[in-house]
Amino acid sequence: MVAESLLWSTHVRKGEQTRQEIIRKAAPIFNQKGYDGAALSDLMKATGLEKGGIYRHFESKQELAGEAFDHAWKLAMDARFEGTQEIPNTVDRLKQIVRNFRDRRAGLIPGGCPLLNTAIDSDDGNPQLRAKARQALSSWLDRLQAIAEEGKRRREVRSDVDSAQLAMLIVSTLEGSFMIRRLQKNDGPLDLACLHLEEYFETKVRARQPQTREERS
Amino acid sequence: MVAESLLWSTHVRKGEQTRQEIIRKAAPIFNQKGYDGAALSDLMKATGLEKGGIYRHFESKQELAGEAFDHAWKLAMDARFEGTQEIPNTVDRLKQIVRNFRDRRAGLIPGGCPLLNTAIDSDDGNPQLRAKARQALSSWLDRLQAIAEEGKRRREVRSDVDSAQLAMLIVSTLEGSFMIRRLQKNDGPLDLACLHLEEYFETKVRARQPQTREERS
DNA sequence: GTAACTAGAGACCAGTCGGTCTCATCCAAT
DNA sequence: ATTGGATGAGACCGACTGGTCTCTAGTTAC
Repeated sequence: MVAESLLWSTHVRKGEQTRQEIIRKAAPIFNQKGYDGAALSDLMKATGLEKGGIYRHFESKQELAGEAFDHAWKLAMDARFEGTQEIPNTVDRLKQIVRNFRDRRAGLIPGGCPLLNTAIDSDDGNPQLRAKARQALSSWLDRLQAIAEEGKRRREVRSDVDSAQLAMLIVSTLEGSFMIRRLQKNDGPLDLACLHLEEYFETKVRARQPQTREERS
Repeated sequence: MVAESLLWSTHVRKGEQTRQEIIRKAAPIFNQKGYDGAALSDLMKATGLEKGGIYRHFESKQELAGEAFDHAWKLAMDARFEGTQEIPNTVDRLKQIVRNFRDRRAGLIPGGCPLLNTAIDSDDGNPQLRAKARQALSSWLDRLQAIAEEGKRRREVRSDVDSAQLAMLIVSTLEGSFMIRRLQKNDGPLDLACLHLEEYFETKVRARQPQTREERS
């Protein structure tokens, strides 16, 4: 924790460090228990601070929950796109993202996908959190869609594929199976969804290669 | 409400009617706000009863929530399988179930799919509700799987289809898109998921007819 | 070293939570 | 018509909620 601050060269307010640490410690609580379920007493226990210590850094529980969500979502997105930028073929890149979703769950905030949790949790009331969830979904869809678009430009993805729809299909399939995985405590559904998506990519998304000349199956 | 009791011929305890009405009125509250979010004061307002009037019929809030979930789930299942039993071809039956999921949302308990809500809501603690959600998921999967099995026996479904996996794929695709639909307040994702599943049924599930002799594509 | 300021502890608050209990009333069988 | 049990109102309870405020202790700049 000190190591970080060294990068920032001089003069990081002590309070800012504390603030970040509160966010880090609070994120799993919110993700596991939901906004209402995460009591201030839980956050106090997790952070080791008293109420006053927390409220010095945040106007309200809502503000803290918002920051915690952002933090959790950033980690999730990083894990899902980790090591995909350098994959040249766009379809392979999409496949790797799907695999990351399945495999790279270490280091994530405990409690499952923050988007799924927050979407359901903020369904009634809590418009701030809801807005954050919507924005998170959009950003995820946008990144996937951009890859698909790039693939179409590069002729790696069939021209009849709708990028926005493809992105939506990926996200909803993954999130749905993730929900069931959590209910069943069993990785089967998620594996299945991944296989299904991969098969879909190969049969309906990937363009038959307009190869130089050799090897047409 | 009186009409029901007439069917039961004589002697339905008045209290039992009240109990059922409490469940009916409470179900949307729990489904929309979640277990913790549904305060007793909300339930009192919805039912028009005071606290004592409610607690006479239920041991605890948990018991009431359980009954409310069962009620909501029964309505959801009825709607999803409505008018499908009489469809002769099993693949067509599955397609209709998917369409029902998309279209027959009138008459359902407000607040979205009870399974989705309860699965997330009961993720931390609340083992009773969680057990109910798991059981609901199982029963749904079982019904779908049974249809697929029947299809295989009748040679309407390809022999290489795994019924359990097919059921899982249907449920996770639908639930995932349902979650996103709720976040975006937009039916696009759900329509897309349905189209995707229908296409999947036709290309990977439905057996090419071993027709009498004519018409092989 | 000291002054100015930041950080945190923790008492305190009003409001709400789920739940209990008593007692009046209503209904149904006789 | 009466009586005994079923029903529901609502006062009451302790625990806990998110949030405020004051006051001490620690940090930082000079």
